[in-house]
Amino acid sequence: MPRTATTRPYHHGDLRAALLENAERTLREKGAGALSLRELARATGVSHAAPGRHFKDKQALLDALALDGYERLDRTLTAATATGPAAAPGADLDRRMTALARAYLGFAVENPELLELMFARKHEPAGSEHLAAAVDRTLGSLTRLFTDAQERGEIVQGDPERITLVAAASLHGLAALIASCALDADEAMAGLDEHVRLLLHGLKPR
Amino acid sequence: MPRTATTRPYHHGDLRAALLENAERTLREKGAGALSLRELARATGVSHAAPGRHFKDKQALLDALALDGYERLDRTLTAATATGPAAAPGADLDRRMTALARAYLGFAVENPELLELMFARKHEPAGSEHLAAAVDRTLGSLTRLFTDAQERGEIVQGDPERITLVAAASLHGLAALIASCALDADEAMAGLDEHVRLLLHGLKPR
DNA sequence: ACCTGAACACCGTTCAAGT
DNA sequence: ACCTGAACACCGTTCAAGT
Repeated sequence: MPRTATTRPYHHGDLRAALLENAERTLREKGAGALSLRELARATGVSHAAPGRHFKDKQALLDALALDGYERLDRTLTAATATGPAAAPGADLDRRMTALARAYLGFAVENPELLELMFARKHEPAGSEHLAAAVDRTLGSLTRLFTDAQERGEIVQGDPERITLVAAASLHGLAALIASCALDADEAMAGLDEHVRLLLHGLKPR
Repeated sequence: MPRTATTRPYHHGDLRAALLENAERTLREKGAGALSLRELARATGVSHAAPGRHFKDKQALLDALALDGYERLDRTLTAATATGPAAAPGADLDRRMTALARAYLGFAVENPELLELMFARKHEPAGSEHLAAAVDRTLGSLTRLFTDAQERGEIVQGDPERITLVAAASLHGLAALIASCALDADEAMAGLDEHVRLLLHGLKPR
């Protein structure tokens, strides 16, 4: 929660957090293109140079935003597989995969701009180790699901990384299409169960 | 100001084409973030206001760039299914799908920035009808492939749009992961045959 | 018709100076 | 330690004026 402006000489209580919070709102409401440090400083009631104290440059702010996004996504995915019917001992792969897909797509629908930002990282060596680690952690939920399933014989043999990639690419593709408005969000959510079924059972007739 | 000796008062032969060409090079070499109209005008040897005569604003230039990208991608995909072994009368679905996937991923690997631009369109009503049409045309190759296959009984029954979406999302997901450097391009290309196989045959054992 | 040059309102980043 | 205010070098966009 934000701190009340009790004693404030000219500085904020926790300017860094306040900047991130406002940046996230701007990102959500007006998109990444409308996010400027000066406007952000203005909205936070601080001089335009103040953000520079907390973020080396604009990219550092975007990185922090993305990192926060990964943490939220990670929590969402973990919760989806750890609670509800998908976590029941007898839950089959279809059910668990669907729960995971629903959670991921839900995040994509509710945070399209953030998701875009999270995946907009190029191979810039600048302090993006944290981000790379966050990506791996997020993929971890999916990897775990499939290695477990493989051990139970519920899934085809072969490199688990490749199998995970097929599922991840499929879900990420849906998310990307939604984020770029090439695919209607509601439509995608409505057809998600069938999508997962096709993914698991294949496009060829059995 | 240096002036060439040819007949060139102050205007270019075909400034619009020259701007697009230089913009495409900048996009490819330095990324979309480094693309500015003023710098582009400088590189093209023209005043910073000149681009405004040919493109309403920066977005219009980006739209033209994206449209050109769709046209090139469309030609690539059409060629992939219309020529080579994939076009043979006896070619099975696996082979044709692989050819299409290879063509799409190849385009993504060679034009990552352009592809990103092509899919960065939000739902802006401004003259993006051409772009929307281009997207549909591009998806057309995939749709045709699957409706044909469905008629031959090579593919599962059901809404062809949904089946196409599963394949499209999977390929687009791979492309997006490559473009954002979350996935190594060579690795993805090397595993593409297996990827298509898994997609067609399913992740569950038969 | 096509382009220029100046102007305007913005940027991100830096840095001496303030408190 | 944390922030300000001015400064610098950029932007995109517009428009009267030039050719």
